[in-house]
Amino acid sequence: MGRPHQPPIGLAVARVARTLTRAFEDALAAAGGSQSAWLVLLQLKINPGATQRELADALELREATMTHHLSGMERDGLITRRRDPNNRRVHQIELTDAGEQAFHRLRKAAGEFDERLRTGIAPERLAELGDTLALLAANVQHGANH
Amino acid sequence: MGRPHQPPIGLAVARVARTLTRAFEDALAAAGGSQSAWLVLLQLKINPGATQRELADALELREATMTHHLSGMERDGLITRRRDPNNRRVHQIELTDAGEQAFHRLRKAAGEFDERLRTGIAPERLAELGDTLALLAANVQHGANH
DNA sequence: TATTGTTATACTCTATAACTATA
DNA sequence: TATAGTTATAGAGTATAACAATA
Repeated sequence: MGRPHQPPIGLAVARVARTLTRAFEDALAAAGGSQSAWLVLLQLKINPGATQRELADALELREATMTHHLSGMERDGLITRRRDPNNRRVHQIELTDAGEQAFHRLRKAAGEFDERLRTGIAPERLAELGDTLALLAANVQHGANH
Repeated sequence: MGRPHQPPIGLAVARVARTLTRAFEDALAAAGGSQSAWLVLLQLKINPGATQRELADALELREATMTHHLSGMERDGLITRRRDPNNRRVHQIELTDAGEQAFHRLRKAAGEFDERLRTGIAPERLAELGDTLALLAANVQHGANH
């Protein structure tokens, strides 16, 4: 004890992340959306045929949590769900026109947000940030209590 | 459009932060606490005479939210609240013995967590991470919608 | 009137457990 | 039995609005 210590790095990451997340949520709300809707829509674009379980895994959520979000988005008219005729346990998820429009609006808002975020920071520095964050994540996952 | 774009930096920060936050919450839970309790206890140690408003500001929360957390901690026997005789609107918050013990347990857990996080990452790199995160936070705060 | 804090209420995100339908 | 998803329920965290007490 008594060693001189740098300030907790986890605290710094968490604090900045909170600031960023809130601002991002505001930006998406201004575009008529939310972070959860944006992440789900993006994931559906990346992996159009995904099952709900796959979506949940991609977003690191439980299936029940995914159901919750998708039900909300269905209620809001962004997506439709219908049974896969080949395997009726599976739901096929599709974007409605409103969902497509929302996706484009949110993509624009997310892009502008990121643009704002990067302002005045050298690209190499941002690249190194990404690498360092990956190292932190790896350190956490190694030591994880299973 | 069509410009080659680096992956969204906000997404990367948010994703890693979520991983970190969850692991940190687990670590604190294993020490019999929670992140909110830890942050409040730490803040009380840093600024012992703080009013609830000051605590709320320091943690970027609303007063009502602070009341909520403090009531929980009082219920759990970590703190006591009593009126300041000089200004009876203000509550003086003090750690109980159990609160002191919790603080030390959580400080230890938090320290070990941070140790794990830093493993294998050069100190200069971590320092630069902190700086870059500060730049990101500044960029967000400038552009904030007031 | 302004300040400090509480209460009542509600919303979002997340989770677990028990369930249905399907394979 | 195993898989895909839903429903019911709950808890944590946060917020706003209305309020009480105090200055």
